[in-house]
Amino acid sequence: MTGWNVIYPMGWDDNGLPTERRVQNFFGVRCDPEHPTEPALAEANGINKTRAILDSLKPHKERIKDPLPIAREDFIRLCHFVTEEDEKAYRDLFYRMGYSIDWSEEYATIDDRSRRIAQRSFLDLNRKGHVYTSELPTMWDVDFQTAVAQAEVEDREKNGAYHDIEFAVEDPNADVKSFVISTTRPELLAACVGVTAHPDDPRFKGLFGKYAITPVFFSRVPIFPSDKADPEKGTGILMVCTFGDQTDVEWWRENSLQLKAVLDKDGRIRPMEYGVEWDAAKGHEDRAKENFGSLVGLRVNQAKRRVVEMLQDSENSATSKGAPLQGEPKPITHPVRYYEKGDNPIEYLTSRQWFVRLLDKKDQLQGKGEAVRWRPDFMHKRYANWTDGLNADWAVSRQRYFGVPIPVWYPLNEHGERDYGKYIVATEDMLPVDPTATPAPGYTEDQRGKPGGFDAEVDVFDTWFTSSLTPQIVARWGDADDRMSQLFPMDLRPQAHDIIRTWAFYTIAKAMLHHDDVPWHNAAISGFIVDPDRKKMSKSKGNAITPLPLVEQYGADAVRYWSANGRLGMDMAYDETVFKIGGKLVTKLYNAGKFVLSQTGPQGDITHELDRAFIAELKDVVRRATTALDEYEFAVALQVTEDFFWSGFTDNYIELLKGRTRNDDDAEGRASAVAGLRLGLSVMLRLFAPFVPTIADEVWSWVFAEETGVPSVHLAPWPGSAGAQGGMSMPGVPAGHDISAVPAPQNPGSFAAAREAIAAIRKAKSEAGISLGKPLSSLVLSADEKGRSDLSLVLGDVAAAGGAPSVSFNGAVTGGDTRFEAEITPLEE
RNA sequence: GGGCGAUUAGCUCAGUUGGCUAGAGCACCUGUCUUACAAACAGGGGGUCGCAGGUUCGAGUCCUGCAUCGCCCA
Repeated sequence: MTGWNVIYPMGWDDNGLPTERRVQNFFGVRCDPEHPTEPALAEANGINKTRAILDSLKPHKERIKDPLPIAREDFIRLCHFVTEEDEKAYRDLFYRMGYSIDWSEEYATIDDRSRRIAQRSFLDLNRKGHVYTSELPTMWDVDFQTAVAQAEVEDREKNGAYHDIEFAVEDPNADVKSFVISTTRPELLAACVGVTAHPDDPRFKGLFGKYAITPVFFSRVPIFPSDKADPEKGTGILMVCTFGDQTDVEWWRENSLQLKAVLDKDGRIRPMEYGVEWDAAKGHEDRAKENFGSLVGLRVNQAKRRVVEMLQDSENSATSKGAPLQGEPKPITHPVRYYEKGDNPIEYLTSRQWFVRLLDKKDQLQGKGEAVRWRPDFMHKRYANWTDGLNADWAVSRQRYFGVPIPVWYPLNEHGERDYGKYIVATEDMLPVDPTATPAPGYTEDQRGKPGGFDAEVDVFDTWFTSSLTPQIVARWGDADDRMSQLFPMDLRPQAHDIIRTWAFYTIAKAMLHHDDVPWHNAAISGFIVDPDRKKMSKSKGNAITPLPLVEQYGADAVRYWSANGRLGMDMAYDETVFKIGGKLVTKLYNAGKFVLSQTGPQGDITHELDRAFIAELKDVVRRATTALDEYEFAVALQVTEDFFWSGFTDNYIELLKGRTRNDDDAEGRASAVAGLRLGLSVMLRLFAPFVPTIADEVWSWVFAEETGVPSVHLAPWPGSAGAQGGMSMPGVPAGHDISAVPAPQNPGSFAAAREAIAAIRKAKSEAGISLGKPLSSLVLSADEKGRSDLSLVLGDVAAAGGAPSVSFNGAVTGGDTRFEAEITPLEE
C-alpha cells in the first residue's frame, strides 16, 4: 500500500526432535539405522496407507507398547508425511487469517534448497576455520540419545537429597584421617576422580596435594584447592566426578584428572571392571569390582538407590569407622538441568561432536547485537546477557535422523579406523548431499567402510543450524538465482522473546561469520498470550487455546483485531471480550459503509467548512497512524484509527451531516457532504486494511473498486503515501480519494466545536428524557466568544443535527467543564 | 544469586520529553425503537496510579528502598 515491493516468505521448520517424537508416537515405530528398508513402505503414499502397512507388519496395539524398528530411509519418509499434514493445517489457518504471505516463496528447512544452503554454510565455516570436531564432555539427553546445546537446556526445580559420605585420607601421617563430602548424586561416586575445597578453608588446608580414598570403590583420587568450591555449601569439600555438571568438566580439564565414564549413552551404568581397568586401593580390588558390577546396566535412579545401600554397609568404608553414609539423606529442592524437550536430566557424556567456535567471538557478537534495532529496546539486554554468559562453543551435531546431514566423510586407515583429523568435506557441486548415500570425493562407493576407504558422518545438524540461515535461504545465498544483494540484510525479524538465545542469536552469529553483517536491521520481539491468570499457556496444563476455533466463532478479522492489540514485548492476558469488540468494529464498518455509499447527490468538491475541518482532523489521524506503523507500533496505529472511526467519523461526522445530505435546497453543501463522507470512508478503510482486511476489502468492493479501478483495498495507495517506491508500479490516487487535495478549513477548530456542541444538545435531551431525534422548537447554546466564533461556520449542521430550526446564543457557561451548554424546547406534537 | 519487565477503575489496558480536574473499551446504572447500525445510540457513576521515602513550584511519569507477579539467566 505504501508502494514498496516487500517480500514476506513462509518457512516451515520441520527438522528435529518434535517431528521424530510425533512419528514415533503416532505410528508406533522407532528408527534403527541398522534395520533394512521395508519395500512395502516405499510404496506408501500417505499416512493411511502407511498405517495399514505397518499394521500388517505388527498390530498397532503391540507397536505402541513395543515400537517397530524401521530403517532410517523409511523413518524419514514418515517424518515427511507428518510434517506435510501439519503444514497443511497451518497453511489453511494462515490463509483464513488473511496473511499477505508470498506463497510462491514457501520453503521448508528440509527441502533441497535449505539443505544445500545449510551445507554451504558448513563449507564456508570450515573454510574460514570456524568449525571443529572434538571428543569432549557434552550435555547429553539420555532418552533422545543426542548431544544438546547450551541454548536448549533449562533448569527445573526438583527434589533431591544431600548424602553425606565419608572419604578416607590416604596419608597415614596426615593430621586429618578422613572427611565427609556432601552430594546430591551418590550414584556418581564410582566416577569420582578428585576432591576439592576452597584454598582458604582452614578445615581442609592441610589436605591439598594429598590423596583421598573413596568408599565403596576404594579409588585413589587427588585432593586439590579450587576457588570455585563454596565453603558454605554442604560440608565445604566436594567430590569431582566425570561428569556431574559443567564445573566438573572445568575441574577435570584444568587439573588433568582421570576420565571415568560410568554412564552409557542410554543413561545406564556401563560395564566396566573396577579394580581392573580402573584402579582400586590394594586389597580392595575384589570388593570394588563386585560393588561396581552390581551397578552395571542400571539406570541413574536405580544406581542411586543401590549405591546408597552400599554406603550403609560398613564393609564398604574406606576408614573402617562404620558405614560411609553419615546419617539420613537430607531432602532439598535444587535446580536440575534438563533438555527443554526432555523428561530426564541432562548428563555430561564424552562424545565426538561438531562445534562452531563462538566463545572467542563474544565481543564481535555483542557488536552485531548492538547494530540491530531491537523493539522494544530492552530485548537487546536479553541478547547481550545471553552472549555474555556463553560458556561453550555451539554443538551443532545431533545423533538424530530427520535433519540436514553433515556433509563430511572420514578416511579409514588400514585397520578400518576413522582419521578424524583428515575429515573430508563435500564440494560445492555435490550439495545437497547425504554422505551415507554418496561416496566421498575421490572415493568410490565400494570403498565405503573398507580399510583404506572411507566412512560417512551419520550425524545431522542441529535444527538451529539451518533455521539460523532463514535470511540466506530466502535470499538464495550462493545459488544460481542468488538475491543476496537485494534482500540481505533483511529489514525485519519478527519473533517472540523465548527464542532470542536461539533463533535470533544463531541467526546473528551466522550472518556475522559468513558475511560480517547483521542478518536484519530490526528485530520486533513479541510477547506471549498468557491465560487469564497470567500463566503461560501449555498443552499439558490444559490452559492453551488455538486460533482456529476462534476464527470460526468470531471471524478472522476479530482474531486479527485482538492480536493487533498486543504491544511488542508485552505479554497479553487472554481476554475473550476483545474478540467481541473486534466483532463490533466489523459490524460497524459494514453499517457505516452501507450508509455512506447510499448517500447520493449532485457531484461536487469538498467546499464546506465542516467537511474540510473533518478532513483536517483525519489527516492528523493518518499522520499519527503512519508514524506508529513506521515504528512497528501497530497497536497504537490501530487504536488511533479506531478511536477516530467511532468518535470522529460515525458518532459525530456522519450524524452532523445527516441534515445536509438530505437538503435539496443546498446543492453545493450536499455535494460537499457526500464527497466528504466518501473520502472519509475511503481513508478509514485503507487505514483499517492491515488490521481487519476482510471487512475493509468487502466494503471497498461495493463501489470503490470499480470507481477507482483498484480491485482491492490492499492494492490501494496508503493515505498520504508518496506512491511507488523502488521501481514498483502503483496506480495513482483516483480523484475523490486523495486526502491531500482537500484545502484546509478556515478555522481548524470548527469540527471539534461542532462535536462539543452536539454533545451538549444530546446531554440536554438525555437529561430531559426525550429521544435524540426529537425535533426542537428552540435551541439556545451557552458559549463564550471563542466558542461562538468556532461554531460560526458550521451552525447550520449543528442546528440540523439537533433537530432545531436555528441556534441562538446565551452568555458563557458558568462553572462546569464544558465550553457549551444547551437549553432546549421540544417541539409540541 | 544476577538481569529484565509489570503493578493505573470490578476486568483488559493506554498515559509520548515531569505540567490543565488521570483516559479508553468491557462490565455496571439511567434513558432512547433515532430512516446505517438495539450485536445500536446517548447520558452517568466508579481510581489515594502496589507501598515508603526523596528531588521539584509541580510526580502516574524522575531517584532510592521495599513488596508482589512474570520472564530470562546462573
